[in-house]
Amino acid sequence: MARNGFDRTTVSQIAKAAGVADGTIYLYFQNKDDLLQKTIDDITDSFIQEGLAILERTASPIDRIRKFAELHLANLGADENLACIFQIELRHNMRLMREFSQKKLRKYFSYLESYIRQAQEEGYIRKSLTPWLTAKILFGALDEAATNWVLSNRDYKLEDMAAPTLDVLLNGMVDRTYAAS
Amino acid sequence: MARNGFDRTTVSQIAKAAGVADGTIYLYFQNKDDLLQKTIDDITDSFIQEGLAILERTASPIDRIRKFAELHLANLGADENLACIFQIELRHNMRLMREFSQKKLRKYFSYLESYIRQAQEEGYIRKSLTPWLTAKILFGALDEAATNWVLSNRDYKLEDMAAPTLDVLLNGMVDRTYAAS
Amino acid sequence: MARNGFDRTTVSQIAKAAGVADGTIYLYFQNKDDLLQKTIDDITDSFIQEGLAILERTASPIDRIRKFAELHLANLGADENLACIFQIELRHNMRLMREFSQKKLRKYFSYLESYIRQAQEEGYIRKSLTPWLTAKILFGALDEAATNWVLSNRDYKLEDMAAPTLDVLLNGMVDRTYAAS
Amino acid sequence: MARNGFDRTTVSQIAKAAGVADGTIYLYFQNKDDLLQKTIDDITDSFIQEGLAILERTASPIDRIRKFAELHLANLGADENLACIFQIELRHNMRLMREFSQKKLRKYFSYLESYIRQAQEEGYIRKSLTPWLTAKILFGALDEAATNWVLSNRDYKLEDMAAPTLDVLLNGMVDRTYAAS
DNA sequence: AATGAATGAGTATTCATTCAT
DNA sequence: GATGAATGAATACTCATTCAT
Repeated sequence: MARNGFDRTTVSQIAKAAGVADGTIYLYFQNKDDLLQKTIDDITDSFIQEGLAILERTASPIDRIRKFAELHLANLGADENLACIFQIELRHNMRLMREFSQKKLRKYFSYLESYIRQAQEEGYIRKSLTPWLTAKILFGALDEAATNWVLSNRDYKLEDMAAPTLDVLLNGMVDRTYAAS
Repeated sequence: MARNGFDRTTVSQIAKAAGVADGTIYLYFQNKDDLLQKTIDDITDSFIQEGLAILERTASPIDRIRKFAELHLANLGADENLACIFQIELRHNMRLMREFSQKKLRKYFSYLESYIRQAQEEGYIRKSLTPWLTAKILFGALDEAATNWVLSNRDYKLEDMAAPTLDVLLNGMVDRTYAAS
Repeated sequence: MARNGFDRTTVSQIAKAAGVADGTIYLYFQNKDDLLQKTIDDITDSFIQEGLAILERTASPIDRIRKFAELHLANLGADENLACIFQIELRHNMRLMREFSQKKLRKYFSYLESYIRQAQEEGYIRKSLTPWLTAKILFGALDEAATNWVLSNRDYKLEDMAAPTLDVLLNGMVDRTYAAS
Repeated sequence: MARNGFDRTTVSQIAKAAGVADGTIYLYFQNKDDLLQKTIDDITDSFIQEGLAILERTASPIDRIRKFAELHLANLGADENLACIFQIELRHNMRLMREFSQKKLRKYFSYLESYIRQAQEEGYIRKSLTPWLTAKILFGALDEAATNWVLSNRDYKLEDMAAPTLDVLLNGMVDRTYAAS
């Protein structure tokens, strides 16, 4: 389905893939859009749940941020169809995207934001940065990495992009050696 | 059109908005998809052209990067419909996105990449960073800012996001005062 | 439908005439052309089947030829809409006509040809005649009679044309009395 | 044009083939149908005119009938596109066909009918035959030959079908040797 | 609960025709 | 007379959704 896009996939195809009749879909979902939304919501929930379990065992705030990035890319990189839905389909349906942004994504997001805040409090991260904005920027960089991967021929592991991305974001682009001199 | 999405906009609506008959559309575009593609291409071309004129007058590589980010956000922020097309519609049509990525976007992108490389050569930016990857990250951060703006109620100026975004990316998130101690 | 021609009849009209919704048509036929083709094929099949049952009970080869002609004209003459489809619509769609000629019509035709051959073997018909060509000529004469009827105001029975047509074809136009003298 | 059928040929294509602009067509023809009708009429007129010149020089009524058949098939066989229009296109448009049948074709036809009548008067052809009906039958046989040729791969000369067709029609199918015994 | 046949609203595209130049 | 850009009516086909079984 992800291959052709949600719009270009018929309810019949989804039903057949699920091994049920067309009408059965409507016993569990209000309509086609609801099917996409609930599916995305479910997956996101399990991502968050599984992610939290791991992140809670990570002590250092900086490591949590690193781990968050790795998990995010690993989850998406594990299933290209899924990645396609999240990176491409989700943002097409603006209504869906808005709702998702305001519910699940916000929750997902708030964890990243809190890690940044904690890292600030513990002195690892500059206090001049707005946690929310910084989280957005980090998220955007990861998002771009994921979208690039989906649009590419996927001959590399998506999660391998986590480390270099965090290097730039944590340490910045500026050359301090030069700047110091 | 941007409000409802390209798919949900009929050719008749577009024709009426353009003040021509339905059939006239097909004198200038092969089909509905071609209409979207050519429109996006044209706009991107003019963005690049206008952008280059300004960037060429900017001496410092770091300033060029700053200016690039500002121009990118200013262009998109100037017309919310346009921003919607670029941030939402474009990436829905995967074929279109791929083509766009491989033609116009690559060109647009290569400028940013070259500015980073120049900044590296002149010592402003760490030589350990891959210009291509760094450009991707910067672009991703800007992209996220733009998408957020489109999905928001747009009660702030998009280009105002350029400065704080560049602060994080250029200087990094890490607190050096603390790190130094 | 036959009145206005197949092309000038919309699928909606056909659906309404059949008492079903437009989309229902496409559950049973691939497209509009397929509808015409399958309809023609079905009718031809039943013509052949019913015809054979009668012809098998006819002993004399000459009588079989007569009966064949009568049945052909009687079938077409029984339903002017049907006749219209066969005489007019069928031969418009060249692809359809070719396919029909090479499948159903060939079968239909081969029976007539075999009757002529049998009649030759039993001495009723001149051995110098090519069965295939003679069948074509007979068929052409019947075809013209049918087409004429369709284009006329149909104030006579089409099958009444069978006898005089066969008189000319079997006995020839030449006046033997005169020729003999 | 004959290849794809008249309906599937656009006025633009016809205009281009004629080396004029689309609109120019409408200076000489009322509409697309009128174009087909006038073209067919013109060609038929020249056929009749040229045919008459030849037939008038043919003394024997039987030979005239033979010549008529030869000319008919030779004319159609000379240009497969033309044959296609006459055998396929013409009878699709029922209105056109009716008009043609009642004007040009009737005239064309009346000549054949008159030759048969003359042949009857001079004793060559059985007086029991209706000239009109006999002409129809002869015409039908020729028509079938032409249609077959159009639908075939045309690897034989159409006019070669004239002689065997006339043999059947003039002398009949019945074996007189046998019948006499 | 499950089915899947039937529905019918919705739309991109074509092309004969017009008419200002 | 000639042009050809612009027109807009007309239609096959799809597919989300329903509901009788």
